[in-house]
Amino acid sequence: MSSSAVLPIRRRSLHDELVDRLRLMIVEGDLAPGSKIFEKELSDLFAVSRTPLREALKVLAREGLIELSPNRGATVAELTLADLEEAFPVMGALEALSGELACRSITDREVAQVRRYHEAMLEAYAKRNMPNYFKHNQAIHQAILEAARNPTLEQMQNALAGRVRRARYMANMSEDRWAKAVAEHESILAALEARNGEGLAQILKAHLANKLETVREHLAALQA
Amino acid sequence: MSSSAVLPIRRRSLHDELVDRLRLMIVEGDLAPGSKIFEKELSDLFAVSRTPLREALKVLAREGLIELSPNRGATVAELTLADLEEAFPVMGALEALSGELACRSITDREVAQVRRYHEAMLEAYAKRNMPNYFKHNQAIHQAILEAARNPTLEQMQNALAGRVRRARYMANMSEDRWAKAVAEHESILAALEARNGEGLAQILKAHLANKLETVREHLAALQA
DNA sequence: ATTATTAATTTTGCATTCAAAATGCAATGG
DNA sequence: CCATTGCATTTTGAATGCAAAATTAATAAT
Repeated sequence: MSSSAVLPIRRRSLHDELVDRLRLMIVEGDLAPGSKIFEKELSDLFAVSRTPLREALKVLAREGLIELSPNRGATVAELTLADLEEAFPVMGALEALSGELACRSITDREVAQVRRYHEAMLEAYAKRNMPNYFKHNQAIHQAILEAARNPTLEQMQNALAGRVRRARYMANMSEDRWAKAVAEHESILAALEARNGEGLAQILKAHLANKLETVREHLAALQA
Repeated sequence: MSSSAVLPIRRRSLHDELVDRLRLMIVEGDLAPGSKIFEKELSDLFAVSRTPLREALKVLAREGLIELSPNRGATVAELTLADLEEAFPVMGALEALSGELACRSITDREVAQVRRYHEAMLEAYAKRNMPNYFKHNQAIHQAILEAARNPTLEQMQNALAGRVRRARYMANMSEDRWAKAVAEHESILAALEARNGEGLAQILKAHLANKLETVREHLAALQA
């Protein structure tokens, strides 16, 4: 008997599965901001009834990814600059806290893993491979979050992550913003390796503020 | 025509109403931690069908107030010390941010209102009137939160507030903890009136950390 | 032609129903 | 007597059904 065969069978309710799938569709732009969601359309698409779909919509509404208005249904939330100006500072505060907590409890092994993500990210940067860059970037932030050993914090940050991540699909980084972000990541790694919680918190907060600036610049460029 | 008469008619879905009512029941301890929730029992109690009730349960599960396990139903989340040790730092980070942001945009009129809440709170303290003390205390924190002008932050903080508030119903303050909390509130008001964002953030973060200490002390006393 | 009004259709909100899974209990065997 | 198995009951998960509200289309009036 192989050991993996005795792992508990993972069973998910339809509603849970739908929450994840719909979130992905929204974050990746498959469901356009502002577009109306017809329950029947989606329940047909996923081949489920409206009941679990509606349960999922309630949850996504609380996450701010969709908006519900009584008797009039759901629309995919718009992602205005104003929304991002709200979300980024909150994300900054949460990331700062996870950095601070992570420095207290992260293991050497975990730090080493972060370093590997970091180097993979640098490689992607050298090749200007944006998707891979984002992938490793996200792995770093996720690793720090997990090292904070605070599931509540994790949950809150993940709830916001959707909104923040959507911005990536609307805003490309300029060359020098990108360079700056990479430089910031050098300090992030340094602070983490030095277990400098206060410092890491500060850097992460600033990092998020700069991300917001990137989005602002991009949107301004679109206007012009 | 009174101005309040023209306010938009608040139409709420059953599910929304249920979320609020159930949250209140949980926060105030009407639904005991760890107790199983039978859908039929509750839907009968509120005289609604299971459908909107189930929608509400999904939402409350995301807020961490109840736990769902597939095919096995919902239980009211336990409120262990470990849970509070997670929640309080997160709340601290969010409160710190709201303090920081509030100092940027709060009006003189709003500060004056906070001062009135503060004085009402002092009066309740003088009379050792705990319920009134909490009421005004909460009004202060809510006012600061609103002054931050960040609905996203408000939403996040309110999602956590349930968990934190539940602690109040399990932990009474010792006389000197109470005195200390009041003293901290003096600095909160001072920092707010001086529009010292950095300072207010720091005080609020410490304030939440001390609240956690109060809970710890209380639980330790119960053990002994 | 454009707006107002009314009827038809669609869509939502909720209740009901049905199947699948879990729980409790009695019977059986060790 | 206790543990295990099989069965009845309860409870959950999801589909279906139905009424109310909203939207769209069609008609009438200015």
